[in-house]
Amino acid sequence: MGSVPAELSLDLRPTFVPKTITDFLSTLPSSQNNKLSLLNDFIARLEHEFRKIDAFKRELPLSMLLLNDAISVLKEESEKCMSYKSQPVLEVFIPLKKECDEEYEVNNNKDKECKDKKNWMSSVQLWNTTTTSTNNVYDKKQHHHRLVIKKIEDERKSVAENHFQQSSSRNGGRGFLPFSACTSIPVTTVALPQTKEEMKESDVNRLSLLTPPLAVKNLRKGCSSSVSRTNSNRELSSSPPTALPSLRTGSLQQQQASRKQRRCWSPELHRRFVNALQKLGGSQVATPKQIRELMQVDGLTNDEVKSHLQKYRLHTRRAPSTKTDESVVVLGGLWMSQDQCNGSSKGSSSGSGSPQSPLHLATRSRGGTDSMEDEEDAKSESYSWKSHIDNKTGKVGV
DNA sequence: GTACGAATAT
DNA sequence: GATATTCGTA
Repeated sequence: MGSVPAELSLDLRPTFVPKTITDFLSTLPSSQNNKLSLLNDFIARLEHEFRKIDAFKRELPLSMLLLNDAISVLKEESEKCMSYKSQPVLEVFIPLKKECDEEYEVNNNKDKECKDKKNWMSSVQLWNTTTTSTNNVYDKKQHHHRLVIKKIEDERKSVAENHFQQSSSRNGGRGFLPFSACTSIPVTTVALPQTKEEMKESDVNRLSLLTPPLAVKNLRKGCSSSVSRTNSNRELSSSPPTALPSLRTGSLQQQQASRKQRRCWSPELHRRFVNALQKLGGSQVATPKQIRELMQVDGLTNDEVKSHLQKYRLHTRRAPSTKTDESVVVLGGLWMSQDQCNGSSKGSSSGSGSPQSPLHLATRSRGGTDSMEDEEDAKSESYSWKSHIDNKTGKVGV
């Protein structure tokens, strides 16, 4: 009955907490035995705490660091102490032991072996020192501590490695191909030319989509941005595709390398595209070549335009139909909204560059044939084809 | 040979 | 879903 609960007798016993490790070290008794025991005890406490906050290492990285540091220092001290203690006999062997330790830090598999050696150490201490059984206890404790320390060190190492890997993967991973990848979107969108013609003539016109080095091909999976091939690149891209099937089956890399860099249709580019379409009388009449010429974009190929046109037609065809049959009519093969039929002209792509502004009414009068395609240009990065139409049918009717 | 549109691949 | 490539045709 008189026994005290375990937690009180051990864990909760008053523990001395120095302000600093240095303080702690300075308070150590001169007696090697006592010193060692105190050291080990303190180390144990530190380790205990270390394990506790290990769960929060992300939140408490600094605490981890401090603890880690403290443990290292005390460990060092403890080892010094031990060596000192057994100096007469062990002096010669200490280096060996250290080597052993180091080795094991590198190679965890040998922990057992190391443990054995440590046991051997303890036995040495046993006969070397005149201490009593308490020493024995401490020795065992020491071994245990050492093992724990090793374990913790390993953990810390792995933690550090993890952190490193995480951070590096964060940077290197696809997740972060940030802005730079798509930065080439022309800022000119803001230019706000007065009229379409003006815009056309202006320098804004020349979207120069210069090609990056071939090395960039590796990145092609991502948004290659508006980077495109230059003339030279075009040549490059045109020839490889002719590779024989046997070659093409070669490696995936080869295939990818032979594949064109993905054209990123930036809003600005799309706007130009739509502009050209309007001038040519609509997506149904305009041909890729004409469009490309009108667009005046360096490096833009017919194929790209063709492909984009295909998609454009798909969308413009599909979107209105789903919406309302009445709001769309077919004129000369062109899908148009009734509004447009009525002659309203929305200068959507007036180049205002501000897709959201309903003001396009004012701008341009495209001869009567404003095909629906004039639909707004690129709304934002993802010009939504459908929204264009909605916009048009919905708001132009003023 | 070129341009196109549709289909298909990536 | 977006873009590239291929294929049949005019």
